[in-house]
Amino acid sequence: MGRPASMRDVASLAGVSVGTVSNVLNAPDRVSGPTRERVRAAIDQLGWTRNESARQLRAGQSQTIGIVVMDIGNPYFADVCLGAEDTLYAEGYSVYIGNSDQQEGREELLLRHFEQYRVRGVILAPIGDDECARGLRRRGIPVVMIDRSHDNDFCQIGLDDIAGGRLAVSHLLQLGHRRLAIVGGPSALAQVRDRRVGAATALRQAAADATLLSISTPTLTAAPGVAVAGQIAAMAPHERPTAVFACNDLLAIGLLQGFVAAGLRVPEDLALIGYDDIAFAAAAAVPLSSVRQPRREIGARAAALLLAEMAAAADNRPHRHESVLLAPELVPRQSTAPVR
Amino acid sequence: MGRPASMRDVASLAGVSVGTVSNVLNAPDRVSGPTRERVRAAIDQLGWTRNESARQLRAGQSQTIGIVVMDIGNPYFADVCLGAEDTLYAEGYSVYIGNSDQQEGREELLLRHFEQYRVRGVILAPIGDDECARGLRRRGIPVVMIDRSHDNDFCQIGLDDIAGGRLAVSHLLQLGHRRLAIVGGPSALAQVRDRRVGAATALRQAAADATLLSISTPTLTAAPGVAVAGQIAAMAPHERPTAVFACNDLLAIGLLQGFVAAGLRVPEDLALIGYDDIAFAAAAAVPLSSVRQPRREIGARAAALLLAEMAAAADNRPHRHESVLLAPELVPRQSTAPVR
DNA sequence: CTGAAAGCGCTTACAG
DNA sequence: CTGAAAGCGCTTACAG
Repeated sequence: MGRPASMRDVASLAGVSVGTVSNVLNAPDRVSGPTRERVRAAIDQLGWTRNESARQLRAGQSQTIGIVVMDIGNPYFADVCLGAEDTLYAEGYSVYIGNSDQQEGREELLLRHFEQYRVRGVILAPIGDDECARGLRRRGIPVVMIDRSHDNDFCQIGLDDIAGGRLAVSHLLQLGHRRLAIVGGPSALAQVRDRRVGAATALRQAAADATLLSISTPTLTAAPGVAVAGQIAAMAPHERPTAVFACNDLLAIGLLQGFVAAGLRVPEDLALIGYDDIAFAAAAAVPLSSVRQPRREIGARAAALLLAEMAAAADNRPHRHESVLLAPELVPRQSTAPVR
Repeated sequence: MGRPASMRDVASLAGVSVGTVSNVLNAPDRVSGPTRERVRAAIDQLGWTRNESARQLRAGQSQTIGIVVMDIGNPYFADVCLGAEDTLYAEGYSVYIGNSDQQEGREELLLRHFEQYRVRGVILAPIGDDECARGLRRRGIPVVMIDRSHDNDFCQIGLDDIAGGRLAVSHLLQLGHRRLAIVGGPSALAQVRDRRVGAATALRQAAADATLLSISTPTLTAAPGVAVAGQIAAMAPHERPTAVFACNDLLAIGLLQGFVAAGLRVPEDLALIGYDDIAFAAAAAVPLSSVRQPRREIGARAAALLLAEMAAAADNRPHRHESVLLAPELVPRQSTAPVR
């Protein structure tokens, strides 16, 4: 084992100087064919791998991007990372993914590490406040934010949740439903607020005769959905909504469970639509209609924004932060299928 | 912006030498109180962050571990990473996560990058063959494998799938079922083979009068489950199994969907148990019994194995590769609840 | 307790 | 086309 082979080892084995070895790697056409071959053979023989720390130190900058997400176990963020990686690899960057696991301390730690490694830029789906991110940028490292509603101090990318809410409710209205309900919370979440706004807008624009019952839940998870379903099932049939929009799929799945338990059929007695289009929506007991987020594209666009900001910084050009909102997409399935 | 502040900038601002600045960071008690304070103030004022490349280059080694998983979007691997990170952070290491996304080329690329950054060790949930991993180790970087069934050339950690299969089937037998079925595939997957072996063992040991119908599927996903459920539902009631063990939860969820569609009730007409205990198992239309893998612990143990191998290498002690098999755990829910 | 100096493994002008 | 030399930002003995 010992220490790994260095460029000097390669050079002396090939009988050339280290400068020539470096040229074989970085400017191969400055080196004659035979020399090149000898150097390559020496590299293979020693199993030499470039020391990226030394290269970076000398070159003054890295070819690395850091991504910090708040929950890598959420397929949403996993796909966002994949989309970003595709774009960044294609441009010759390495990508480091850090998982803050929804802990502010960890987000800070990761950002600090990234800075110590002199990453060229950072993509951040933040959990904490902006302070660390501002610090990074002040010290010359561009940061692009994901799902950070409204904040024109950073480039950012997210999904248009107002449009998404509108999409879901328009779908229900088009199917002929007039007594609707929207279920979701907490309203501290910008996503929830925006989806509600979109739902209300659709109602106002499309159907003066329709009503929208609003029910709040403490979290966007399955458990409160079950409880709310019980409440809805207990309503008198002629008052009960005929269609329910859940602010995310987990909640919708809880509702589905609750309706089945209460003896209500979906979609015969009640139509149900969720949000996110998680993989499980299609595999639910009744395949769930949903609103899809273009997750990989979010990652790809985040990468593009970062690349643009990095390029501007490199050329010392001024840069204007940009906010991109992507359009959601309706995915109708059996849970809102027209009956008969 | 410009280039980031260097230690020399700090030193001249504080009126000391760079060596003293370094000592403030690495051996603070060799520096007098007032000097220490002056240096710290200068660091804060300049917003200086250590250049990790330079530190590594000089120190000769990094404090970094690389993890490569085959699918970071799978909550299983996300949790494994979290478990490993907890252990590694506690020991003062930074952790880089790479996602090979089930592409061999990407696995290779990530491993190469990690080597260039001179990580101290690697944890790998492999998709491809061993070759890259062997290369890394040959060049002095220890590698621990995850879920790599049987291969004593590496330290490795996984779950005892034979015990898991036994656990699932014993549970069904204890509930009084005598006509069982096991559904899963492809048998190229070691996990599937082992779970089948465990199931057969449980049957042989516990119940001479029980039968086990074996049905193979092309993948461990929901779609083939739906189809198999149709086949099972089509059997004559006195021949049909009364309990089904699906080799993973996605498959079980497909089966559940298929049974409901065919008019069979779970657990009244058929008991059903899956494997993995994904978050969704608890939220399925009928909450699904399953076999739980201690995912975070798998990560933590992988980290521990790696730390041990690294320590041995550092002290030039010999090292024996170790294979750890963790015990799975039964999670009974409604889908196998006794009826009346 | 503090400073001056060597050197980690590379890249990059600059000579020849 | 090739080599000798400087230097990136640190750490680490070694003097004083």
